[in-house]
Amino acid sequence: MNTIKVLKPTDSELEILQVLWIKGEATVREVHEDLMQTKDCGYTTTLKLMQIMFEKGLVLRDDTNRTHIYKPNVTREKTQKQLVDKMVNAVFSGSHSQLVMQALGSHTPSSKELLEIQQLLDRYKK
Amino acid sequence: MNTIKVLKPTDSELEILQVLWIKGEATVREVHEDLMQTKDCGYTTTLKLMQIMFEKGLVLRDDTNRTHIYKPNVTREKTQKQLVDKMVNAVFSGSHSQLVMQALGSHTPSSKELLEIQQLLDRYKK
DNA sequence: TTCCTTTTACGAACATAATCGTATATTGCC
DNA sequence: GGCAATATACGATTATGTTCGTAAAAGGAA
Repeated sequence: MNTIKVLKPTDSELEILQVLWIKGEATVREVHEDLMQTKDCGYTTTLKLMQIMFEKGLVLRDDTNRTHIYKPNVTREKTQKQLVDKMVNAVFSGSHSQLVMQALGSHTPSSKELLEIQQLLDRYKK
Repeated sequence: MNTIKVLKPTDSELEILQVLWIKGEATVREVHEDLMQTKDCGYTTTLKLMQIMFEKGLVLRDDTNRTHIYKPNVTREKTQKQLVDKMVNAVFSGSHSQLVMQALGSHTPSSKELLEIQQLLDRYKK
């Protein structure tokens, strides 16, 4: 059977994906420099993590040149949905709107955000 | 320094907390029976997890009787907020409303849910 | 060419989580 | 009392994630 395995990025992997999602593609060096702003670890640590992510299929890489270039192989949206669904089951008893309430309640949205959310709500109301 | 350590429950610990939050308090046996509906593991596994959670301070326990009684020592709300904040930073670049959009977008809310969310929105609009 | 820098590859160490087997203690029942 | 059932305690094992040290290969500059 060719069962598609669910790819669940770890915390460290998510940090790297964040960078790749924003940059589109990047070398290990670029990702590492970026991560160093918030985290402190050696270069080979970042390298190893990205190699593992490649083995897992979380990223693609172009190794035609010596300096490999990495790209995300999972979309930000899919990953968001996957993690949201997991969290909803884990601590919101499966209720998405409970999560919405919590997220809205613990953070005052800007008027632009209010508008976006309102528009989405209006679509459901019809 | 008496720094308060942030308690980050693991996935298995969250499953147990779910049960305790609903029941209010429970024995290992009760929690185990409950978990068995969705998960398959031995009794001592559940026991060990709950013992570790006690050491971490995630739960309280009354051991005056032979059969210990466990209670959550973290509220559901605090845990929800903690996990939501972490996720928002990890995959939503810190944008709470992005999370709201994602949660709303991937799941059609009931009319009751719509109403609740609308009321919350209205409060912010003023 | 020779040397220094950069890059990848890879194994080892360490931490944490999850699972279970076994030992020990307590309880209730015959 | 003696036995079976049930509880806790605890060590061992396994799996996974994270970090790093070191070696080897590739490139560039003197």
